Amino acid sequence: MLFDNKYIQQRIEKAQVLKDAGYNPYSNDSKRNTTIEKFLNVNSDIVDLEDKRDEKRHYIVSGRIKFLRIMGKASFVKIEDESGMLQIYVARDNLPENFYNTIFKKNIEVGDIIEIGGYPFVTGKGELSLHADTLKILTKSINPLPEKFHGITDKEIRYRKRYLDLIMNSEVRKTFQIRSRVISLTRHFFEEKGFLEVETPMMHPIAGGANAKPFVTHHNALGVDRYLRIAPELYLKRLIVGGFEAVFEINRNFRNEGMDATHNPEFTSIEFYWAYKTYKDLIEITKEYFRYLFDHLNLPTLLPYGDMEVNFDNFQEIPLIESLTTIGGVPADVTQNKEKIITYLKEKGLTVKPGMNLGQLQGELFDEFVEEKLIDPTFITEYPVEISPLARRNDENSEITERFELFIAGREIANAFSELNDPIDQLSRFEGQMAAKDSGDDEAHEMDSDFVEALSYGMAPTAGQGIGIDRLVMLLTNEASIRDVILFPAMKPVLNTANESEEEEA
RNA sequence: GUCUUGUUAGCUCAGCUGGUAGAGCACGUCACUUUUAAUGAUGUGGCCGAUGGUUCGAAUCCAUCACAGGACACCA
Repeated sequence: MLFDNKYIQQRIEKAQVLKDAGYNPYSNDSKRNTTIEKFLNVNSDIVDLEDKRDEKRHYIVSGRIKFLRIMGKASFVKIEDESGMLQIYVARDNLPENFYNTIFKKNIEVGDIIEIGGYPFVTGKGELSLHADTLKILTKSINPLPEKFHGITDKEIRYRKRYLDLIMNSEVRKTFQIRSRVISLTRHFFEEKGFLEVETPMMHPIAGGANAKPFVTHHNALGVDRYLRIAPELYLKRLIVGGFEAVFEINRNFRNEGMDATHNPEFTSIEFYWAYKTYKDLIEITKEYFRYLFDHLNLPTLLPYGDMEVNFDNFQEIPLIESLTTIGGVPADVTQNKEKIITYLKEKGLTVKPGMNLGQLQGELFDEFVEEKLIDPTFITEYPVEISPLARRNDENSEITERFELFIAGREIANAFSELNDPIDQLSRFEGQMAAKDSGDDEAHEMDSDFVEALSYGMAPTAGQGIGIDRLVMLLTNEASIRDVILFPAMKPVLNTANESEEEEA
């Protein structure tokens, strides 16, 4: 049973006592007229007054009881609202006859949400507090809160019951406030640049725009399967074909793949597309974007992350092949030769999947020997065409694309390129991906002939970029796990025996 | 998917080479009108994640399963 715990029973009884005494334990008659933060700011002068109080001021605050110290005929209560924590001084003789002894002391406890009216004063220990003359229960909490000192540390409970995590760990609220700020600032940054925010489908007939396994769902009315989108890219580019010249979308993508510290099945990204620009312009706007974020978030450009220190004043730019040698330490003569790469990888004790082409092998070298060493922000440019099915070829060297990925703290943060707008080339790239799929690469890109048809009407030269918002927030908040920047991260359902028998009956 | 560590009271954790369950907080009762994780006294509280096995006897040993953390693999 949900409420058979004896502590819960006890508190349900207290709620009933309150009700019987005429105090609604779930009242919505709130008269709050200030927040705790405002109260503390407005009354910061009290400490300078002679008797350290001003009985002419009167405020009504509300919040959840976090600490309760009853000392006979007077008590100290710490309540918390979204803005902060405030100490309340509650004395028997300042409240209605019997209220303190029979109602407050017996039936109000830690976890309850109460409303208090009173005047500001500073205690002997120097803490600005509220001297209560009214006290009302707003919401009775019938489930006891976790321990007040250690709080809740069990990660499983913190993720499954995020509300408890938020109640107990105020720094968690801060993380998600920063996340909200980042998204808001991102939106403003691109709007100020003249980008139009758009919404494109979350359910796709063909899962395109990335190499990943999709989630499948079914649309009954049309009798067709749909794929939760793995990326919005192909729809945003259709909008460029249609004549929008700068668009962006901040939204969720879904990938049916493994979960770990940097992967959640649903994650948030911004993708933006900018006509008449190239990936070189994207490098510049990306630097500007980071400056904008750091300015508005008041972050130091030397930012700690784990045991690293990232210098956001030190953006580097290096072609992928060059990075293999200068950063990865792979001999230059190896990096351009398929057999030599395979031999090299095997020498290093790595298993090489058969049938990989040169570009894929170069990507492999990068993942193995370079990626984790890129601490300060680094644009890795000129990706092999084989692993860039949607990117424009370089005019001088058709084997590489006009593309970069941005790495920070050993992790990919952004992916960008001058878009491929040659419909014939796009068609043959898709065909190459189909061939890869046939030979066993189940994450090769799907053929999307509708998209090719869109390109055939002509898409202006365009540059486009995607930035992983979750990973960006991880960086800015120094969180090690993506689950700590997603309010409700994906978790396996817990099956208890009761649930199992229900399922059998159904 | 693999390896590894964990799962004991509402929460945070002890529990030795197997002998039948412990603390702190919380909660109940009592005292206390300036406390800061308030304090002092006292009491209640457990199918030791689930299922099987070994054993006279299992929280403890073994196996399987579930969930979680970490690492690796896969993956943008």
